[in-house]
Parts: sequence; structure tokens; C-alpha cells
Amino acid sequence: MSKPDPARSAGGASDSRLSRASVQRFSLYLRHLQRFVREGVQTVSSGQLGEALGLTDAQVRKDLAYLGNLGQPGIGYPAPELIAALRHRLGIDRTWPTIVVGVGNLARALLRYRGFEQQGFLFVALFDADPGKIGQKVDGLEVYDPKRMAEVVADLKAELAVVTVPADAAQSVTDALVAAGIRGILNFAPTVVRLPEGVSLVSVDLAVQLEQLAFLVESDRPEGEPE
Amino acid sequence: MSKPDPARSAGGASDSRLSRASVQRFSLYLRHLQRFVREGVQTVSSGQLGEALGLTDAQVRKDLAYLGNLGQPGIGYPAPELIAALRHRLGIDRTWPTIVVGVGNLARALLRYRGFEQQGFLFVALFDADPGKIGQKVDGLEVYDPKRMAEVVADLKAELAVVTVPADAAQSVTDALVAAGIRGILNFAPTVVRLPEGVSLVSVDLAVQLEQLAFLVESDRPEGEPE
DNA sequence: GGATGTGAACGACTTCACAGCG
DNA sequence: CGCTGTGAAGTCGTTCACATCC
Repeated sequence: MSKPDPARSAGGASDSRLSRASVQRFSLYLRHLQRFVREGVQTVSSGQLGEALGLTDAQVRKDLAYLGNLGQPGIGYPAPELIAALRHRLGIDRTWPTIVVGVGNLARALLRYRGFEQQGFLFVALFDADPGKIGQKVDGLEVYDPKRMAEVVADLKAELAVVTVPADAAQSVTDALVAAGIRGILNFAPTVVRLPEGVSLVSVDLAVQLEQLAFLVESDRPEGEPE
Repeated sequence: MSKPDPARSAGGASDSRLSRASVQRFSLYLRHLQRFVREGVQTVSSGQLGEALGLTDAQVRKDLAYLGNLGQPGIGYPAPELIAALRHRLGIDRTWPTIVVGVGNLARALLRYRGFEQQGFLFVALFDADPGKIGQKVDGLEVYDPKRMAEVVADLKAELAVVTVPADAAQSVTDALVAAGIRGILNFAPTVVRLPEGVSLVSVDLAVQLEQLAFLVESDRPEGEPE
């Protein structure tokens, strides 16, 4: 009765068995490889990559093995091929039209960070329930009434959504997004959100991260220390 | 040579063996319990908590057992006691003076989110290298020249820092924070940061999360689908 | 020699299942 | 009974170690 979905929030069966942790590292490999290439490096070893990212060489090889046999024994991996393989595997060898719901400071920060666009994410529309914001333009994008979500999402073929609304609005916004046909949601609202199968969810809970940090610092005190 | 620190980034030995995953869930338990109490609930079972958070009841009990034997068989857990125990274990039964380095939109978003203060984090100073920002006030807090970091951190007894600077400035900012005596860093810069033992680090990489989402959606397509 | 790919060992986390208590 | 706490089993992810190949 209280057993949660065995397949966490969503996500179907791809080909290989790929852990969530490996996928997160894929993004890091990709970014570092792109930097290596900018610096003129053409070939890179598992040791070098691991060194740069704080991972063991074995870990790097295990991860990269999921991409097929790109490595050359005695040499290393060809950086450009690795980059292409990573982008393909991550699904970012194309453009993802993305919308943002909730136009606050966090949304503005995300819109201005050009790193997303660089990796294939393109913000195409904003939504906010505040009448004062509807119709305005933020960073060149129009702010729509959430009532028009289904229509706008379909028109712009948006598949991903970033949710930066307050916690108490998160579930209803999520439901609306699902109804509008969105396939994946990046949620920043500090709450647990439910959604049906077939829609993917990644949550970033900033309060949780800050509390984690407090715990780490607290656990790290050498001896009995003053409170 | 490439073996990363066995004890990840930092973090010493506390009393019990507590997994990082459990600690993250502690934050979620805490928030939900606070909501329960606001709604008048005084006693809560592992099944109820698990239901609310999408976890198994066994998982909840295992986690909560780390707090001591607070549960009463046949009854459940007393919510107020659980809350107090969680806050204590997380190290947030006190105030953490916190600084922010890099005054952009992300910083502003964090400053305005009142959930942090509610849990014991108090922003006490801002830093930014932009001369146009130094001396200004943002959300009632002064923006200081990073050169004054050691002095200001000591004066205000700040222990935690949130870093929201561009990737290429992250390492030097981190080094300066460590030199200034900061004990924990929440890093938003999209890069891997190195720091000495005795300082804790939590990184939130938004690009990684968005790419993770793309991967999930991509892996979740039913059959061969149009690109 | 130098670096990959991978089975096997290891370790960490989760779920199961049940004894025990209110 | 209902619900907790917990050993045991199971699952997942990482590290080791080495055969293999350029």
C-alpha cells in the first residue's frame, strides 16, 4: 500500500543498464571534455578525466564503457568522439524547447545562464499567474497566462518545463503541465510532487542542500566545541 | 595517484553510521512534519510519512531509528519530538551565519526565499567583485569587496558560504573562502571545485540536472519515435 | 609500456520479514 | 491488533585487479 513506484518517478527502459549516478557524471565528463578540446587536447585518458573530476580511473572507464568501445588501449579516448557519444546518450544532440513556470528571481537567473542554450535547451515561453507579469517580456520572452498553457505548449512544441513557483502552487502547476503534454519537469519548489508515469521529474531542493551542508559541517567538528 | 579522497569532499566521523541519503531525507521528513504539526497532527506513523514522501515505511523507520527510539509501537512517532530530534541531528537547532559570494539573480532568489531563515540560516553579508555593486545594499545586506572577506567573515562569525559566481571564478573564490575560515560551501558554479579537508562542500549543478531530465525523457519514449 | 574493458570482490543502501511491545 | 526496530537478504554502485590490445 505504501510501496512507492518501483521505477522511481518515471523513466522507461532504454537499452543498457545505466545508473542515475553514471548519467550525472556523463554531464560532468561532457563539460570537461569540451573544455579539454577548447584547450587543444584531442585524446584523453580515464586517469586524466578522473583526476579533473575527483573520480577513480576505474569509475571513469566503467561509465564510458556504456557508450560503446570508444577507448583505444594504450592511447585513451578521442575527445571529439566521446563528446558526440555523450551528447547523443544524454539526448542533447538536438534542441529541447523548454518553458518556465513562475517568473521570479530564480527564473531570471536560469534564463540568463547561457550554459543551458549551449547544451541544447532553448527557453521558448514563460508563465506566471501574476496579472501584473502577464503580457510582459522577460529576457525577450513573453510571459503567458497559465490558462493558456496547453495551447502555447502545443504551438511551441515544448517538451520540458522548469517550475520555480512557491511550494503551495507546485502540485497544481505540475498537473497543468502534464495535462498540457509536457514530458519532463525540473522542479525547484520545495515540496514533493506527484506525477503520472510517462512524465519524468528531476527535483532540486535548495533547502535540503543547505541543510545537508550544515550537517556535514556539524559532523566535522574535531572535538567537543563551543555551541 | 588518481584515487580521490576516500571520505568524499570532507566530513568527519560523527557517532552513528549515517548515510548521505538518509540525511537528505531528514530534511524532507522535517519539512513534512512541520506541515503536519501546522495541520494539528501530533502523532505520525512511518507509513504516513512514507506515503507523503514516496518512500517505503521500512525506509522511514530505518532512517528515524538513527534518532534514537522515538517511535512507540502500535502508535507511531510524536511529531514535535521528531522535529526537535531532526533539527538537532541536522545541526539546525541554532543559527548559521551565512554569506553569499556573487550577487546575481540566483543570489537574489536565494536571499528572498524565506525558507532558509526559517530553518536557521541567516544571511549576513554579500560579496561581489563588480565595483558597481560594492557598497550597495541588496535585500538589506551590504555588498562587500571580496578583498575584505577574511575581515568581514571573522567579524560576523560566518561559517557557511553560498557561491553563485561564474565557473571561471569559482576556484579562486573557494580558496579565498577557505582562507577566510569558512567551514562549509554551497556551490552553484558549474565546475568541480577543490578544497582542503576540514571544509565541507555541497554542489548544485543546474546544468547537470537539466541534462539528467533530458536523458530521462529521452529514455522514456515508448517506441521508435520521430526526432 | 600504457591504457582500456570487465569479471569478481567489496561496500553502501534498500527492502523484507518478523519478533516484540504498547 | 498496529506499528516500531532490526537482523537478514537483496539490490545497486564502486573499486580492484588483471587479461587484453595498441
